[in-house]
Amino acid sequence: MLPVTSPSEFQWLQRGTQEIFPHVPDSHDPNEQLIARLQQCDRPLRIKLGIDPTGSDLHLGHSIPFRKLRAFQDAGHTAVVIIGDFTAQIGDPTGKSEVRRQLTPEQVKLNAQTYLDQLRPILDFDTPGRLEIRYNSEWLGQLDLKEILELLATMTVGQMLAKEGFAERYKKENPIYLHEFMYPLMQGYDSVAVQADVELGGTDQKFNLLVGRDLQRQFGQAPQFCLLLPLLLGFDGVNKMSKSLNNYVGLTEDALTMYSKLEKTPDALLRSYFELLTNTPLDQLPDDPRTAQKQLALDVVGQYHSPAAAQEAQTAAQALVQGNQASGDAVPEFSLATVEFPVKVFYLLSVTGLCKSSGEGRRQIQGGAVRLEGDRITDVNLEFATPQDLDGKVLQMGKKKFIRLVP
RNA sequence: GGGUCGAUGCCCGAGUGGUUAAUGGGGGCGGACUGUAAAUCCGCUGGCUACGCCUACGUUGGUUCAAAUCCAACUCGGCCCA
Repeated sequence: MLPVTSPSEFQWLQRGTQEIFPHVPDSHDPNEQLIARLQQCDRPLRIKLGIDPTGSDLHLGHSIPFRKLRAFQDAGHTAVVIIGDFTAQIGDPTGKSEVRRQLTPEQVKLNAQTYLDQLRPILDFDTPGRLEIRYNSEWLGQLDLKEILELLATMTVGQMLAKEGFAERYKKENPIYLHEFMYPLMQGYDSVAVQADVELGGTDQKFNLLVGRDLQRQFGQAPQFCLLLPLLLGFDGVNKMSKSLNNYVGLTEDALTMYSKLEKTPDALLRSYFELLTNTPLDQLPDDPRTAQKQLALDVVGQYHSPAAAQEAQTAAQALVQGNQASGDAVPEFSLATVEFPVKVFYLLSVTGLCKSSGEGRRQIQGGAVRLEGDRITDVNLEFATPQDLDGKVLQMGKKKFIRLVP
């Protein structure tokens, strides 16, 4: 037997990890203990992480398992990223209270590519042997009805209904379609197809990852380890980060947007954000929450842009907040060339995109949110006769939105 | 296949013939306060360059001076029976 490495060597594995199973802490059997397996393996392990190309934008919540995947890569293992191009057409029912719409193959393909681009800052794409990208249509598209029935025969309706999402929907008398039952089975079959040693996933994926183990056993393979990662809370501090709740930080957002969102991280979330989104040692976090917020924002923005860009974003954010809009090369410009004069201010708010509609513009003026060159506008029907009256002036909506009017 | 109930604004959810974009909550946006936050308080929350005009309560027709509210068919869904 190989000499036992000190557990501290596996801190990268434990950091931000919610649960690993199977996990028999006292065991030295590498099939029951991931650390034992990692110590004793004589080849790079195959670490599976699947992603459904259902939307085109990833956010920091998605980055959590990928960061863990990167840690495995750095430890010398092989990341197997599975693009669920086939499963995306079904839609993962996990955590959904309703059916997802099905995507066309074209949409799926497009989404897959943008996903990979967004993952570039996180994963090691360059070191040979560290990354494998597979599309699950490769094997799922080949299954015939007989094989599908065999897969279906491994699970009971009771087992499926025990799954959180289904149980809820069933209880609420919401529709559950039969094809949705295929989803966990297909994801599990992915593990068989790529011969995964370990699969990563969010805690909401527990059921699906377990199915992988069952199916691997069914197909005569050693069942994979499953490593569950916590779901990142969004910056509202209550719900998990998600696009639909609009509490997310997108991976492709520009440095300034990203920075301004992150520097507002609720105090209660700071520690977990540091743990999950950075490599900062947790015993070295600043005591002052405001300092910590800034450090966090700087670190994360630096990862997805560059440290220099992060620094710039910090300066810009500071200027913006101090109402120092005059310092603005950062202030976007809007040309009045296409606007017909005389023009009312609420209409202007709408065409510049500062407000969603002219009605909203009107309401925002009444609410005291609109300023021109720093002076609050109070007259809803205020209008300007000629472009010269507005030339070069800065129109402001709320605290954060500015636009400079140019000819 | 039969029976039965349901479909309301971003979401949930009142309203069941008659001023009025339609109670309330959530969310969102804005204002005050502040640490750029949280908590709290206040305002707004269909569209239109607007003292007015449109479009809205699953779809399409109908009854009526008048309908989200009544009727019919249709679409989608829940439950029960087969």
